[in-house]
Amino acid sequence: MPVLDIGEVAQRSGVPASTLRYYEEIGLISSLGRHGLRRQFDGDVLLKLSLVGMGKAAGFSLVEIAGMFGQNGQPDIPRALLHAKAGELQRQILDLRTLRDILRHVADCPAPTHLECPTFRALLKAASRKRLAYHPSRKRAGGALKTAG
Amino acid sequence: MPVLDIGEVAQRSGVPASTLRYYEEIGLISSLGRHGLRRQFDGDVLLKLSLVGMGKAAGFSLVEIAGMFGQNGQPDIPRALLHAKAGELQRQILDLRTLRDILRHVADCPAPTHLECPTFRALLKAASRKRLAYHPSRKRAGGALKTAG
DNA sequence: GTACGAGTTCAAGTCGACTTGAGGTCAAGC
DNA sequence: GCTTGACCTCAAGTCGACTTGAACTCGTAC
Repeated sequence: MPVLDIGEVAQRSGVPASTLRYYEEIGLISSLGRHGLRRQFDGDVLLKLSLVGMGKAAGFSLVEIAGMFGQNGQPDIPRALLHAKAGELQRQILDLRTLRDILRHVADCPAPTHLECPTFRALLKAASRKRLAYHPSRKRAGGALKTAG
Repeated sequence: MPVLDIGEVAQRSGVPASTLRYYEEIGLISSLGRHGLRRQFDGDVLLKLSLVGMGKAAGFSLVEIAGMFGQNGQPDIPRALLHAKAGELQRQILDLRTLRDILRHVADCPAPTHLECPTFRALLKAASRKRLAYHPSRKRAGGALKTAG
């Protein structure tokens, strides 16, 4: 794997240099060393950044994502934890499907105002009965993702 | 629909009164009026809060969610926007599926360190080629949702 | 050997979504 | 008619994830 200057990493990954520095500061990624002042990264950092991006998209915090890699920066993840995360994701996928279906129904439903549509209310009620309650916010990445180089 | 005191709404929905006040302040929900000082809500607010909860879980900001309801607090959503949101959700679901599969693979893969596993690298590469790049964080709700009363 | 541009540090600022704290008010019950 | 407890307002604080700005330092090209 080639050695990449921070600028190149930024350009190829789309992650701003300031963010790369921030990620290094919190131990999410690490640089090989410096060339003068400039950080040099192993090419693998690009894959790692993809992983980070996906983790963020999945709603994990940077700390959680960092926890998925070992202490030493190698991804060295307890299998059970991974299965647990996958399970979380699965539940989340089901939730999103429910919401998607609700949105689609509402889009096609002719009721004048959606709270008056019995189907809408039923979907909503079913959904809340199944699962949903208040949970204070956590961070997440946006829904629409850009294409990477 | 019965008229509910803020305390009752808080208790039934699991949303703290402080948050309900905040939501009213930003126009996400509205109260019928007051009994003395106390806000009184229409029972429908519970359904609306479910919807808000789902929207948050799906990664929409409170402003976006508010935008799904009309200016006057009635849910009065342009159909096209709804379809667009549903599409966003769909893409997000696919992303989460990819990540879930990656996690599952990693959990079962015998490679000593995951970045060395060719399958892992391939999955990651495919995923990033398909879609993933940097996007600064937006807010989202946690993955594991509590059951509502 | 000097200018340039891309990088550096460090502190502070921002944004969304709330929470917390201090001090005040009101309806209901005794 | 006074106490109590649940609510009120308003300002400020918090947390994660970054970004921004000022002042500085290199390696490279001329």
